[in-house]
Amino acid sequence: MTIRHRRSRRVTQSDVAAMAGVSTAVVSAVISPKPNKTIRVGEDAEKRVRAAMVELGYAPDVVAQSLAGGQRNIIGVFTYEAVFPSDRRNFFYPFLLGIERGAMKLGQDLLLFTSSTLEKGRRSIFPKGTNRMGIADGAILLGASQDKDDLKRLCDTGFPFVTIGRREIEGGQISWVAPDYENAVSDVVARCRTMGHRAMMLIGEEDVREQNQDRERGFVDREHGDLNLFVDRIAPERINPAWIRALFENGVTVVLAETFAHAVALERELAALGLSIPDDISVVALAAPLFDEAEGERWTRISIPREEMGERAVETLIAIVREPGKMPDNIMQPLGYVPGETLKAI
Amino acid sequence: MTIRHRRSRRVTQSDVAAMAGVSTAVVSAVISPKPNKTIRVGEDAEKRVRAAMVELGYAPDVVAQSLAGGQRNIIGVFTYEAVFPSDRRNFFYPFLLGIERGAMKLGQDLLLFTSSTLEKGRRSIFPKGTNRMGIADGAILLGASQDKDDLKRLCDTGFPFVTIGRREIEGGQISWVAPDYENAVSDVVARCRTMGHRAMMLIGEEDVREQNQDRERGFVDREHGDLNLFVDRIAPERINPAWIRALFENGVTVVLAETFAHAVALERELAALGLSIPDDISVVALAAPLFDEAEGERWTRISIPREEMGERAVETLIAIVREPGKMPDNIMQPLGYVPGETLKAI
DNA sequence: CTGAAAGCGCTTACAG
DNA sequence: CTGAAAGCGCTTACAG
Repeated sequence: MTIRHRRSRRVTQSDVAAMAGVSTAVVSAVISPKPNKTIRVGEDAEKRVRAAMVELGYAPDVVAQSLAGGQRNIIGVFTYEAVFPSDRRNFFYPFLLGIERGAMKLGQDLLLFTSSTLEKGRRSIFPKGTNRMGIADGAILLGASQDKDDLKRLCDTGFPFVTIGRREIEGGQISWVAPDYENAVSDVVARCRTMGHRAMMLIGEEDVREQNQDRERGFVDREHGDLNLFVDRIAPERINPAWIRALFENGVTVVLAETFAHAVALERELAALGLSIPDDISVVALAAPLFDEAEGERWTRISIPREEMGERAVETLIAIVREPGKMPDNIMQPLGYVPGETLKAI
Repeated sequence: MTIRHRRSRRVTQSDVAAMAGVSTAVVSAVISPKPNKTIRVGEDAEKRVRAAMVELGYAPDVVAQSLAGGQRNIIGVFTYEAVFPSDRRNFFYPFLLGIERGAMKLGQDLLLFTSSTLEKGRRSIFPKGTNRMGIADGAILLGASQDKDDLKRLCDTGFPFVTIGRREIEGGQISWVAPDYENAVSDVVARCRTMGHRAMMLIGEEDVREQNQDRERGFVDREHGDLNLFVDRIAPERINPAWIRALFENGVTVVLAETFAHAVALERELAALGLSIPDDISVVALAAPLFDEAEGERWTRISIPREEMGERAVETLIAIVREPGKMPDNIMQPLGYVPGETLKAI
């Protein structure tokens, strides 16, 4: 006897079957009708079954349905950070919003893997070696994961999952929905060119991950062959007067900053030299602000439709779950361009 | 063959058992150790089992565990509104934050019932007659539920759940964690008395639910026998000059507003008469602001430790789940008092 | 200390 | 059109 039924025995399929004078297979066929079912039910029998279900207050046991091979209609959501950020202006939050909306539309419940503690700062997919994800039909992975080992291991299990953000691993293919930084940055460069800029510099994170590669690829696109392009991967705090002098000596008139931290550091150092944006130099941010949108309001920048991406991740995952033979699916999400006030024509 | 294992058969208990040279019962005992288990495992066997689990990358199938009567370590969260509010300053959000923290501490995953659409404005626990909650060990119900029928029905199933906010139904007892409005309001009245006030009025929602009863009970506490107390349940938009005149005619010097809408409406109408708070009359809000905290900053008011309540709800639920015979548990959460600027001594 | 077996409530070939 | 039976992967009395 299971714990939850101690009070009153659950009404099961066989109760309904008995009352309707049919077998449980017929009841099953009635509650979950499928296209090419091996079993067909007569009108009359179905009527009796439905009557019995109502009479007995029968509700199918989702757990049993799952075990027997039915779909669970549960999507796992794994975030490397807290799911409910105490800073509610969190960068990842809009993705969750989109995920919930997608789940609603597709009739899925959402399972948040909160059981693996955040003790050492980040969660792991395999806390103490076990993987709780199996409960769900598939999972969406969210957050700036560095953990390629985890990813590879999960990939090897054959468990369906989709990451938000491009992820590449050796010896495996991952499904993802990612911001199309490449085209977005290429587009920014083209705009700058149109505005008269001829020498540009991309500054960004020292740690080069997929998203940084994407931005850089868009930056050095062959269509920009006639431009004078520089790339410097430098920590924001290392931007100083000497660095800025070198910038001007190279004739750079616009800086593309991978992060807001870079843009802000640059502005501060410029100010120390009595210079300002965009009068002395233009700046474009190649990312959405990490926190409050308002914070980045005045910057000319790229915008990421995060809610839409969340929704798309759900759709992508469900497609994979429903068609297991399917190849990994990769979706590049087109990004927006926000004019702002920090890019000026020459 | 279930859909999700088409690629590679799932590693099961029997695989582990075979490799470790024991029966599945032993493996089961190892992965879910319980106090007075009928089956005990030798150190040696346990070591072999653990090694095999790691080797094979075994993870128990929670669905099967559930069916067989084991614990799932999944807490359902049912919200009548969207779980991820697009307005992130949502009143209910901090509860979720606390719930996540509680889940982490107790090693629980969180299942959000997002599958029942929000189409007709609110979710139902029993969408099209079925109840998906059974997947979880128990559930936390969040949001200003009016749906006593749903609640009664859920209660009758014997499924363990805890509501946030006091809920009473006929013919059943519900476990809840609720703000202790009664004591908080009684305390407010006492403070007002100390400050010289002798005539007070409680204004609030016309629809009297549990929380309104609680506030009212604290208001008319027998210890306040010597005071002149009035209660008016009136829609905020019906507060007008005539109503305010009556207020002063009754000698009322402080108004306790159940909602911020009431407080704000009152202030607006007072202003129209050239009167102000707290110079002409004092006001205390008997609730946390529904949205942004900042919005209510200046008001003298009650504060609700929402995160703490979320965490407590998880603890309460787990206690019930672990000890099924347990009586419903009711926790009154002590509230805070924020001085603000709208209450003045006479 | 450990194994063989029943059972949780479904679904799905396989027979009629 | 419908039934009997196997099986999903576990847990838990019941025997040894």
